[in-house]
Amino acid sequence: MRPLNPLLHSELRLAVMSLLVATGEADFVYLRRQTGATAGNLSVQLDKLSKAGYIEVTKSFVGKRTNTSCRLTDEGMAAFEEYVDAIKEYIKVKG
Amino acid sequence: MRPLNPLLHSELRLAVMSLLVATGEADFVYLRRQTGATAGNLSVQLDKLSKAGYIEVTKSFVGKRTNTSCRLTDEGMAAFEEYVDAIKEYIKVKG
DNA sequence: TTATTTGGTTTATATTATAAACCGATTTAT
DNA sequence: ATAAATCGGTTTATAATATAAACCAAATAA
Repeated sequence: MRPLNPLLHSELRLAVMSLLVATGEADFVYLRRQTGATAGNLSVQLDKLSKAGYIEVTKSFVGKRTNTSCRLTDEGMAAFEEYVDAIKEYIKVKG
Repeated sequence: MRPLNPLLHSELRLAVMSLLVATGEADFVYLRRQTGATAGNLSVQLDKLSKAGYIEVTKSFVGKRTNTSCRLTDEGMAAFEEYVDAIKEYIKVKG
């Protein structure tokens, strides 16, 4: 049984990646609402994904307010796909 | 997004459950070999699954040696199935 | 003006996973 | 027979992780 990438085998980080796979890009507030996570937790986990190179975080202004936007990188997409393949083995879903 | 049962969202425990779903019953040594886990880690995780009622652990003798056998319970099977359904949502596999 | 809310980050705490150390019994080697 | 190695585990210490609480600066509402 292949190991499960520990960076992705985390409920919140996996949820974020899943959302980003669907949308390509999403901002902090959207991710917070969809996941129901606390801001602190989300902030920490986005940082980890960012440091791993799985997402790219861009800070800007939207009107007068700061906006934190996250984009899935190619590396992130590849890691996600690999994780999906690996966990299928555990849950017995065919390739 | 549904929460992922934290008892099953653990690489080693999920591997054990996966093996037990396939075999119905398996002993400590077999689980250790298939998962590659250390004995200590496996022992701890089996205990958690057992306390949750997901598996039933039976100790006996096989020849002169002690043998620890694990059987999946109905509750364990149901929990596993629920976990599988939930994580499919994250990895975008159809029900 | 002074709350209150928004959009976050930092830091402290609780949980978890994991391996190291250990144990009694058994087998093997001398 | 006895010492050494192996087997089948358990207990316990440690490292890593997840999570929320506390905090902050800027914007908006009262």
